Amino acid sequence: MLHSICLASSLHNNHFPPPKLNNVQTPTTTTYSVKSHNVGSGECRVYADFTPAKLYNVQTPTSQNPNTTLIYHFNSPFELKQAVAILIKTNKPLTLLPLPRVASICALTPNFPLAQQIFNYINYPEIPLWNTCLRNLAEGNNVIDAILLFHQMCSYNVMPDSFTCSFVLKACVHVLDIYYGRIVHGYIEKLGFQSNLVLINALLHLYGSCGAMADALQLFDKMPQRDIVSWNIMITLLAKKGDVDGAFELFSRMSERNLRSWTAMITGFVHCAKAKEAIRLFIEMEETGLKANEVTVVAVLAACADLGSLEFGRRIHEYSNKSGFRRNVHVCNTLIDMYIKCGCLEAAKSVFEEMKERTIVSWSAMIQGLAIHGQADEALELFNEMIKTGMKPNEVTFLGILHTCSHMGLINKGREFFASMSRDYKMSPQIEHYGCMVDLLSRAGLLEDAYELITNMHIKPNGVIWGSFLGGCRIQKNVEMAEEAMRHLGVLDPLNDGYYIIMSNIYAEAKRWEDAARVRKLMKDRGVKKTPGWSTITIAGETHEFVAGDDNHPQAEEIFKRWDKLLEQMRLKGYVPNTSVVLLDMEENKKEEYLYRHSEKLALVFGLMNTKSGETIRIMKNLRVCEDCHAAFKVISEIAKRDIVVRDRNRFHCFKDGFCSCKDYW
DNA sequence: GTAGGGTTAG
Repeated sequence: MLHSICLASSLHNNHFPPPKLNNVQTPTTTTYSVKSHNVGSGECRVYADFTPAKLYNVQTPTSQNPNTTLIYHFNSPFELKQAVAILIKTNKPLTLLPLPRVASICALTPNFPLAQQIFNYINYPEIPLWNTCLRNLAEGNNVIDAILLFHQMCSYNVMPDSFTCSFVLKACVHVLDIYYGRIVHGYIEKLGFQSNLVLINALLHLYGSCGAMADALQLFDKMPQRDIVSWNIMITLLAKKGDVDGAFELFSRMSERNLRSWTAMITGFVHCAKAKEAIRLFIEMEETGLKANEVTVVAVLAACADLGSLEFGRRIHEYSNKSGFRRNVHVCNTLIDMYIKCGCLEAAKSVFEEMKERTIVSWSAMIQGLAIHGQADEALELFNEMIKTGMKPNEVTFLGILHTCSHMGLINKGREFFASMSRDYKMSPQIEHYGCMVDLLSRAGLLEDAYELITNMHIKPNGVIWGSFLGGCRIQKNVEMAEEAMRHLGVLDPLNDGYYIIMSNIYAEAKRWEDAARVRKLMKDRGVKKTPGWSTITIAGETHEFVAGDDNHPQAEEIFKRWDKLLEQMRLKGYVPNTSVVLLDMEENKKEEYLYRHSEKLALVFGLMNTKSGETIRIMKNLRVCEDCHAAFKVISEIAKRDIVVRDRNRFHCFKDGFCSCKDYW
């Protein structure tokens, strides 16, 4: 696509050397159309308040000094246009313009054809001039123009130098253009720059980023010498591709590492969902005496967020403040995310409040955070506040706001935001936005509407869409609609255990045991294994993991005893076990026992036994919390006078005085 | 006159 644009745009004007100015007809009106058979066209209009005297000061050519110079410093493409127009009007050559200045201004203009045209008046630009222009284009928002300019250079047979190659490669990385990257690679070989590590490293970066990992690896392998940057690039590329083992192997083989090497590897672990390894590596890095910078801090905080490890996150926060990173936007945004994912909404809020400058990421993270903590009103308020500051929402912001609506069952608001996205902000909804809407509608009981939305989507629905719909069917106890969803899921995501479990659950709740068993058999036949549920609780820096029915824990017996005592008190408060969540067909009392050994209950009792009275208990779970545990936790929060914060796969539940922050809608 | 690598919200 890009190549055809480049070629098409460059065809209209590729004469080199460019024509001399005196070939150009100069009209006498105030609008100067620069038009000739070989120059291309453009319009230079002189505005009334710009007089030649104001704009430039041209020394009169004398016999001692035959070359005139323009000493006016224009600062924008607009002013450059004025200068050009005046030069044309006064019949002076455009070569009077200070060339480096023209190059950088040209690079700023979004109207590149005109820039090119001005550029073309300059006879035989020296290579640094091309390069400066390329650099400015590559660094600004005109990356495609940089590549276009390079294309033009090639068509003029201007020989690039190593700087040219470097700038073009940078532009290529920006737009993931491997085509021109390979052309530059050709020049690098032809011009003998193979030992220029800056260039070869840039090529590694480009190939890897464009998904040509084989090329990157081949190039890396045959490099006669590599520097630390080469290794760091390869580590980043491999980890981004998901090959965290390959990345770590390279990291281990490095004879010398700098802070960026460590940061790249820590980030790589986080990217590959290995947060524990990331933190371990960070500690190892600290032991070598290296001091983390902002980027490292961001990586480690992301790991804390994944693990929900508040203690370590707080420690990093302190370190970050001590190191003077308080005002770094990336750090603050990641802190917000970390505190949210560790269940400390208040701490997230205070980081947000203290920020002097906020980006769309800060706002979106905070809105999403309020949503998953069930604070819909505040999330919507924050959205409005954001709009008032003039910040424009993006796709992620809308995802957060739609999440808010779906978590709280705000049907009309959700519909309004969904419509507003495309109507007011000209954003076309992504599959994730549809996912939120399907979730919102189906959970609110509007299965027909959800179904209609799915069938009218402009994108092909994926497993997540039908999965949301299936989830809604379970809440609505609609077996037929669920079966329809399963028909799609059987094709779209046949190996995902969650869907079989939900379907089996739906049958079980309808007491259709044979059907439930049939689904479980189907699951088995297809080799799909149920993800075991686990819950963790961290006490004094140590994380304890529980799985359902766990009797291997050293304190198992005590936990069971304590539970039995607690159960008596719970029954007095009206707790009745909800055995319908057990999808197996077994005797009622067996079901109860099964229910009482859910991992989050074990973790909670363990927490009650091992923390001081009044202390908040924080539990993390890999699946969604079940209805019975939810009811039980409400009662326990009242009996034990404890705040209990549970992070499940989708959101937080904060139990306090017999109530949950989700208001029982989740 | 001009070059390189690691970062945030879903």
